[in-house]
Amino acid sequence: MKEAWVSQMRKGLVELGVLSVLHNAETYGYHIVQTLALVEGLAITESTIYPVLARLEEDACISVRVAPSPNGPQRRYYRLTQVGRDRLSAMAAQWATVKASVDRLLATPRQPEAIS
Amino acid sequence: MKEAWVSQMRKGLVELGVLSVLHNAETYGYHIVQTLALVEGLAITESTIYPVLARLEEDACISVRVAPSPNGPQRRYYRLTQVGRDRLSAMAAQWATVKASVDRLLATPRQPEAIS
DNA sequence: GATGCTACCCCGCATGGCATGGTAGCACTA
DNA sequence: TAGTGCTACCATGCCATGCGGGGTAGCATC
Repeated sequence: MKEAWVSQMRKGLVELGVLSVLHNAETYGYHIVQTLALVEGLAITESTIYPVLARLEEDACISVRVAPSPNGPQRRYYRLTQVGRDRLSAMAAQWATVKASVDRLLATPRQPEAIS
Repeated sequence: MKEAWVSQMRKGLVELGVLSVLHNAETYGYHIVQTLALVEGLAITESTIYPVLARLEEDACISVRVAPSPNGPQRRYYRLTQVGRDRLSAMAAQWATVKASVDRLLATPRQPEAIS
């Protein structure tokens, strides 16, 4: 398996990714997995997506619509609510802040050694 | 308290931040807290830093040197080992990948609605 | 001797990613 | 018509991590 910190680094970003995907289009869990599988560093499994969607629905960030699938069980299509759009905005802002900070830290040149 | 997802988004990035600070200069836990307190979105408490340092030391990413403080108990100065530098490089690379992916996702324009 | 900063640490909780395993619908084919 | 395989959903349980709360001890100042 991959190193554990890879997963840890992703925490929170998965939710941001899912909200972002749902912002772009209404879709369902299984399809989100396939979509994010193509996004390097954000690939997730079904074990991850369904709890995320359940949480987001519980928080009223997304609403659901059930529709039949031509290839299998019914699909649960999700779309962002206003709460979800607000959450996405907030997370995107936080993301921008953290991103800038981390990048600044990584770019900081080595300091001269302190004495003792 | 702040929303929980703010902490979640930080998971893993704290370790990257600490490694980055230690890459810049040898220093001790309490000082890292003060340093990161000035970095927007990466502020952590002592409850966070000491477990992180203990983990990094256990993983041989950092080595420790004890030295007296003029203002209080002994300080434990940490510096990166080669393992730590490798870890920092790996995490920085992963960070760059994830960052690019998230930014690309956030920039993706809204797709036309699928039918049914 | 009380307050306050410095500097370290432990315990316990909540959160969230993820492995594992399960169910069920549909299509194809041997 | 049984088997295989993809689709699509879900529950359970583990583990790592951030962090609140609390503790100890050194030193300085008033």
